[in-house]
Amino acid sequence: MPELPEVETIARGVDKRLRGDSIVQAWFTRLPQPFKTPAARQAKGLAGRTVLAVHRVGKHIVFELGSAGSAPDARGVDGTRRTQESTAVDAQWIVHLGMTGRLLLTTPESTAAPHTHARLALASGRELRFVDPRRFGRLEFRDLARSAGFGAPGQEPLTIGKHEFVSLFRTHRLCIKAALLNQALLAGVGNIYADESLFQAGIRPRRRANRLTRSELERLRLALWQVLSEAIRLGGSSVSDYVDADGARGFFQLEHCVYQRTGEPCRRCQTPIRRIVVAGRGTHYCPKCQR
DNA sequence: CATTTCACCTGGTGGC
DNA sequence: TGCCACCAGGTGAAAT
Repeated sequence: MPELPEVETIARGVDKRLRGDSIVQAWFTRLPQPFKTPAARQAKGLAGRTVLAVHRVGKHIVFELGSAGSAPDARGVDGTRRTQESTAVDAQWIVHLGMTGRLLLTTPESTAAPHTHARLALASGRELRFVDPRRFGRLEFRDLARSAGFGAPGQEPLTIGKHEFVSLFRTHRLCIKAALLNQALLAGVGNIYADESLFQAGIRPRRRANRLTRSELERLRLALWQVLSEAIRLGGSSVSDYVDADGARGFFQLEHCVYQRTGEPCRRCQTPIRRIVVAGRGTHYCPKCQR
């Protein structure tokens, strides 16, 4: 289940491998589910465009695209200098992996995995494929001449400041766990890292967001930063033929403290980890460490 | 308007 | 061994 650290890892991998390459042609399945933009429009928009950069916004992977002939910025590898590139960017391809989405980089000859919904033939001779069995993923194409660039509604948990973080939750009565999962508030936090950061901060998932003290919220902000940063660090391992997707490598070996450890002893105090349902999702916490 | 619930999907699991 | 109910969860629409 790709959340912020996984999507960050994948986006970095795609950027490293695809930057400067061009899309010769694109095919899409007829299924309506994975497409926010009609498949035909995506195929037409992608064809002939160059990949200038790829980066993460919330849980989305954003491909910055230029029209044929526009030279990619060959100087920076880190993608931080966006102003130079942005002049050439005239379209975006936005990929959301949902629960089971994967991006695979293969040769055109290799047989397509089941549930392959999109195939992008690249000028380099490779092929980028979008595979998603459960079809919770979403694909969108934006022509920047006609619509605004993609922006997540929520704030980035890795860069949000102390004061902003406090004011985010002050006005919300819902459970803090549900608030963390709300992408309109914070972009990128999913079930795993919500549970893990609440444990790290010593806060029970059912606490009302607007009842948390200033210092508790600051503990939570720092816990989120710690957990997400560490997960990104562990997910940084590279992969040979596919762009890291489902947690089989790196981050999945992250030592979870509570997530899916129901009944197992807390790593800190040995109390059995408890499982409840909050906002319709499995929620794990230590009844002693979290108050 | 804020909050909660549910449908969308398929593969894996555990019970019988 | 096979079958089936059930669970997993990100998101957005529908309900409360």
